[in-house]
Amino acid sequence: MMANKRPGMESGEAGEALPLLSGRLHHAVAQRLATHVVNGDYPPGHVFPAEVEHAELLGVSRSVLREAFRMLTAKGLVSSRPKAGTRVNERRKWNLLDPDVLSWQIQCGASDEFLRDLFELRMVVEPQAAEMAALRRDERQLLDMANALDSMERYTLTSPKGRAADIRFHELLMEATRNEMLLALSNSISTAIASTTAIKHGMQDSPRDPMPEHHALYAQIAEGNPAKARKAMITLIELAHADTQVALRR
Amino acid sequence: MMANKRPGMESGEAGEALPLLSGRLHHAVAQRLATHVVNGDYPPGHVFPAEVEHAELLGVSRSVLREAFRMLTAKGLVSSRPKAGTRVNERRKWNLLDPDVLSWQIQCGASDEFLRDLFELRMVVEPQAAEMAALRRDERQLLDMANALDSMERYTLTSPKGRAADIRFHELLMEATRNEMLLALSNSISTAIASTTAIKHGMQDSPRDPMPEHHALYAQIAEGNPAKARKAMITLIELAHADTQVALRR
DNA sequence: CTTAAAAAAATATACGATATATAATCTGTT
DNA sequence: AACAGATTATATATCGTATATTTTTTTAAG
Repeated sequence: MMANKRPGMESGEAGEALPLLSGRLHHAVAQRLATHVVNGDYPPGHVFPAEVEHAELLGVSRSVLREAFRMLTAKGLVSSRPKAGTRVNERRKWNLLDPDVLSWQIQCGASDEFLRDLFELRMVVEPQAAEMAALRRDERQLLDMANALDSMERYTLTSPKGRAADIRFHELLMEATRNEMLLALSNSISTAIASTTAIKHGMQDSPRDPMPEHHALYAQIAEGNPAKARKAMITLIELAHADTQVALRR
Repeated sequence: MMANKRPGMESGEAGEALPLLSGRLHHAVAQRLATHVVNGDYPPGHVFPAEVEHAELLGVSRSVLREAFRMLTAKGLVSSRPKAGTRVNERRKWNLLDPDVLSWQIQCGASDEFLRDLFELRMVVEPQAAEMAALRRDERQLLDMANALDSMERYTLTSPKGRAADIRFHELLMEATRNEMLLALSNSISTAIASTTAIKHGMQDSPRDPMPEHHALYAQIAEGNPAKARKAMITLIELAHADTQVALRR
């Protein structure tokens, strides 16, 4: 249950804490660094200490640190060149739609602008997607959506099962658009949304039951009328936006 | 100009080729592997050889190979666990909107489905974005867009300058939406589009001049009337789609 | 004094050997 | 047959060292 032994190194002498998961140290380091980056602790332009010093500052080997930085590089958060060092990129270089980047931003306390942008993007993409899904879904997908609807009827969004069904429905809907990229985009977003609602219902279990009004809208989306599905989705997103805002103003 | 010297290793004895860029071997390896993944040479479920063997198969050190796999992992293309090895994920796990993944897919010969999905996504996002940009752009952005328009008037899409102005205009437009995520999404797409048109105009320099009709549409988009901008963008995307299709059928 | 070339320094990048952790598989016992 | 322990294959992690690249500084020429 302890962190990886480092041969020839007395355990935990340098780094402050960093207990985390054992067999995936690089992942933990990457997440830790990424958090500070999206958080603004390391603003764009910030230069990290030289590899050697930085590694012993964090109490990990250089290899691990390098692998962690590879992840951040892959997501556009940092870039590095010899002599110049490794530095934080400007926000315009970040892969803001990467699922990890999205969830890191939410974990670090989503700003108002972030939420506004996110829901605006939803409003651009998802009504149209709902329309396409209504036109293209097949029998099996219709059946699966009906099942998810049933689950949502039985549980509320405050329960894990209810939330799972919610996510499942979304996933089915995007799958029914038969567009891989739309699916990828919407999955990124809904993962982020799921974290948001998880925070919402986890931190404070909301007193009111959010399901009844939602359920009717979901049913309209599943029905098969493109125009109706579009309108229902718009209403649904508006509700979700309002919900999230009051939740974060708690 | 030669590849990194490997101390105590006679140069280039194992790996077939892999000359590539010198100080960024891991990047080259990642790209090489990614190409085979998106290409389908390594289909979802494919298990890579054990780290040690794989490394000497490619003629690189294990560290480099590990860093390369970190990049692919960060982009959702592969995942790895002890004993089970490193394997290719299902497509639904891939970050299809990652700029690199997009460009890799195009490099590996974009399939019909890919192009269809991509232009469908454009059609969902960009008309709406054009509308938002028309409402929100400020004076400086208007000026910059006018400049880009001038450049486009002077050059054609077949010239590098013309293409640069084209990309610049797109970027300005998305910046004017004042939505970071919309910007990120559209930049990913337009990077991919740029590669496509680069292929198109690089492989065969198209005989006809594509600019005149495009230019009028760009002007309408820049004008400031939301509804007009939306309609012009729709027409523009339709033109681009048709263009790309005939180009790839050459 | 300015400019260009050369040297130096700082830093990322790369290699190899070795040790540990993890999870699947095999094996023996109940 | 089912469960517990040993085995094994694999990823993960560390250390020491060597090379490449680029920025900075120095030096020399004009």
